[in-house]
Amino acid sequence: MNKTPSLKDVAEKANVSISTVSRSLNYPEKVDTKTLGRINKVIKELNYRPNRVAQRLRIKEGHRKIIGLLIPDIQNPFYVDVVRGVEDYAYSRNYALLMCNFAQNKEKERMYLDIMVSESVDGMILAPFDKYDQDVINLLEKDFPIVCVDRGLADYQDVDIVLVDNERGAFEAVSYLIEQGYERIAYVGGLPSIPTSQQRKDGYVKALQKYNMPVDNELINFGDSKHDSGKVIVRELLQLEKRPTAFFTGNNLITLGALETIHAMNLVIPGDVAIIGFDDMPWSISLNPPLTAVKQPGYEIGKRAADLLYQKIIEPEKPSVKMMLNAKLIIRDSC
Amino acid sequence: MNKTPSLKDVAEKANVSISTVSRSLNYPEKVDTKTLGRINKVIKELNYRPNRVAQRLRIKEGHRKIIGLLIPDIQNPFYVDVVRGVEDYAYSRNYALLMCNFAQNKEKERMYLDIMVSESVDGMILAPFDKYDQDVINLLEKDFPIVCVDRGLADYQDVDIVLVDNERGAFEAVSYLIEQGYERIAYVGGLPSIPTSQQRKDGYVKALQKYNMPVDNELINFGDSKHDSGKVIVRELLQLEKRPTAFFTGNNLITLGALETIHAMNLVIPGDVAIIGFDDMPWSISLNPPLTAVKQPGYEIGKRAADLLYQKIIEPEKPSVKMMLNAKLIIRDSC
DNA sequence: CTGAAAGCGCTTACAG
DNA sequence: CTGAAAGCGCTTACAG
Repeated sequence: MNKTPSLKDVAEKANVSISTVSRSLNYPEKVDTKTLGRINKVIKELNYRPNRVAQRLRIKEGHRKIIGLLIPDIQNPFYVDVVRGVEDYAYSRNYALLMCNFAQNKEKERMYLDIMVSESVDGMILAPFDKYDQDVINLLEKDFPIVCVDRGLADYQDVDIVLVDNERGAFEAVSYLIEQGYERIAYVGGLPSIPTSQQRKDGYVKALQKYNMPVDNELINFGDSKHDSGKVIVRELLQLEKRPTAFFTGNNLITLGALETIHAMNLVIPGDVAIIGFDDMPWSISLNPPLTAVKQPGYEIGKRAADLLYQKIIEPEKPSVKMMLNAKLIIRDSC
Repeated sequence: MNKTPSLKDVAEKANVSISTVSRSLNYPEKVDTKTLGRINKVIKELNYRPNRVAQRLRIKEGHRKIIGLLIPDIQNPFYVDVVRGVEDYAYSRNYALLMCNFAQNKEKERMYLDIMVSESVDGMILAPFDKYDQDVINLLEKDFPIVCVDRGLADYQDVDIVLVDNERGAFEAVSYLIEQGYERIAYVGGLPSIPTSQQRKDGYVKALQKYNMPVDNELINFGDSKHDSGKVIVRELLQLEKRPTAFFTGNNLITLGALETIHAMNLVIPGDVAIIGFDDMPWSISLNPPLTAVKQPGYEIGKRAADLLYQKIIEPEKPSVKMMLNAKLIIRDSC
């Protein structure tokens, strides 16, 4: 491969020292106009681009203009929205973005966390593996700039965080089901170790309690936050003697798995069984039937989180802030 | 922020030179067992991790164990599958992955291409912006290791590439529609500058020709590969005097947009109008009705591309290979 | 088996 | 306004 030109190449061709070339890039006002012109011409000719690796090694933390993003499941459209929010913000501020998908795998999360640190990012945005995520806490304790999204940490409060009011969103969804007259409502949640799975369950329980309805543990289920577990759990529930008449599904992929099972069993929605999904999808309206869902502001979460991280980077002593965004019930035809 | 320990810190604490510490990491067999033990203990105590930035600056190309991935639209589930294939391969070979979404934006693509190069990746996998993508060709001409996926380059053949047989996939889909008795079949493609949009059109045309059916230019449309353009174009087509009785939609997001319009107009699928989508989605089966679709092997494409890149990196003189994978028609209930 | 030294491509005080 | 020099954290010939 041809070698990319370096500062030295530019300096030689422009007959100045590398210091001056570097200055012309970083502090052009400190360089003589004529010299500057000559240097810029050479830069253009050679198509010189600074080597970011060398820059990063030299520049001190907080000025490297690169941040990391660690997401738990790139197959979940919710996180794709978050990614887009972070991307747009980073792009607007001229930050590079190092993005990794740890696929809700602790090993991978640890590896990527190490990589981010050793790539010397200025900070990172992530959804912790679970609420005890010790690897994230360790970083936080070293004052590494981190913003959490979607999920909080149980015993560590001094962290910037952007959450959705999951409990309230769930409460509204289940209340709506109850008001429609459904009585046996099942909750199908994601991994029990993930805070959002619990919060959505809490909202579910509170809604039942508010309407003085029994809380039946048989109807409260947790899976692994993926498509397949939605399929399997819903099938089991539908084989129960007293089967549920409505489902409240705890994430996008579970919802899709649930729909697959319901359709495979030739049940009609909402005639035979109703469903509300936590989290809306761009194609919810094209599902059979159009899905009633709780919509999380994923893009907004990404933008806000990126902004918080930016603030934290430029002002490390800034007190941490918690932000809670609302989810919104979108009524369509699935109940 | 607390400083992360460096080689020097380990060396001092273990009472050896930094050379020896470095060697203990890279060539442990060249280090005395006792010394090695001492060093490893200190490494553990300090939780030392090599600084990847410094490593990359020093190590020569092809040995840096980091590759780049540039995707055109992270909202399209097809590319998410490709991402997963690349990720899994990279993880298995212990490569880090620098991933960027250029959102089919030429400016962003150029910026990320620059970043990848200046981040000194060993090579990259990308779907070119269009078939004339000069920025990619420039890199290729400098022998930068690149593998193209999904889209080829018109005038530059010496490149590794993993494609899907789009023409054949489209041909089969449209033939199937014709065999079902549909006569006015519309094609709704993505951006006309993208090779796949054209290839899918070619397959569409060939199928019509094979069955001696007229090719009506009014029925051949291109949009911008996004959800909205599917919505808009299908609406226009359905307002035609002689409206189409079937749609062949040229990508995932267009399909979803088309469904949205069809449902909004209260038309029944396949009674009033039929549809086949190019590219299947995990939730196609849960759509209304379950969608007949041409399935591309996205995950497989990602894996193969990563493997080709790996080969190219370890053996730069390797002749380039083109790979063509088949798409598969999955028949459900939308026609 | 081990260490001193050079160097990867930059940035930035410092001196002039 | 400009250049020589130090140094970021590593790796790797080279000498011993």
